[in-house]
Amino acid sequence: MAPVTELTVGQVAMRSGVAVSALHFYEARGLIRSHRTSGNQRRYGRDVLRRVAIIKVAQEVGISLAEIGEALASLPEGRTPTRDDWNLLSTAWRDGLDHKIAQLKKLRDGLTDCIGCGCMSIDKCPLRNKGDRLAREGTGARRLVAG
Amino acid sequence: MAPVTELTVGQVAMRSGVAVSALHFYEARGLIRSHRTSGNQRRYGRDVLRRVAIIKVAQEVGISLAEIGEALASLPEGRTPTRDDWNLLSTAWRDGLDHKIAQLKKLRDGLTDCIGCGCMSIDKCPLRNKGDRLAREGTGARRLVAG
DNA sequence: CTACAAGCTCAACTTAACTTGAGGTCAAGC
DNA sequence: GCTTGACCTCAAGTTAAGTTGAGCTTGTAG
Repeated sequence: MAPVTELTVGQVAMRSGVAVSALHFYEARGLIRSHRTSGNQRRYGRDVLRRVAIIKVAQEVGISLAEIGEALASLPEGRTPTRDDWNLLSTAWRDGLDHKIAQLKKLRDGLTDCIGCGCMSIDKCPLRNKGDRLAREGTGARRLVAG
Repeated sequence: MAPVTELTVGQVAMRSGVAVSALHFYEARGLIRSHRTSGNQRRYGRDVLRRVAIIKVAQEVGISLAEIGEALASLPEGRTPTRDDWNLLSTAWRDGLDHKIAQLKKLRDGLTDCIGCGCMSIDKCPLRNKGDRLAREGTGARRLVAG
């Protein structure tokens, strides 16, 4: 085990905490890359751990894989993201997070008001008519809070 | 049109702002009820408007239909939810919202820290090891932030 | 009384993010 | 040298929350 540089899927899975199937999935989605051994098995560079970590953090923050993919696409391929790369991403995502927090607060405050009013008149309820609802466009399933 | 008490699906859809198909769906899920005319068409009592309004608010707050269903199940069937009923629900949901906001803040603050650190050591990153991640249990698809 | 809008049911499709399973290969221990 | 565990691919299943469409019935306005 001289070259510690290369990792198998199983190793990445163990170290990153995501399932092997998820890693396959991320790769199919273009979020991570690998090269193959002569026996067609995946081998990952160490940068994959950083990338997977970023993916997980972003997901917890409510960012979709599609968005994460776009962001990661802007990073240099096959290289461990640098401090600057990460700064760019995290700053952008932090802004999104701030926005989400603000929206949730608005909703919470609306609920607080409603607790007193009993919402006897639905048409006047601030929650029902705030005109600034969470993004819910498009067809099909929609994310719940993230958006 | 003497008895204004009964509403058709179309009317409920128009007044509530949700699609007819969604109303069918909610009914199949047990979130709302209707009785049928001799011609097998749905007729709704006025309480359905209140219920649908509650459903929509709850959804915007990030509560799943399943959870909403449980909450609504605790309300008296076929009656317009009273002020007290609403208070119970909105208070509980507001607490949930507070919790979510707190979690998001934690994440945001974690990100803020990372912006400085560049997350050069993933194992020490506060985001990667906070041991208090958003709920992500079970198999299959998972909600992103709501939980 | 006959269109035509509105309803009804039921099945299939949608998106996101994976998981599960089937069927086959590769590598390392005994 | 063969068995066992890790891999591989590809297809299909899962959940949430509905939407879309087909095929058929109702109800209402002219």
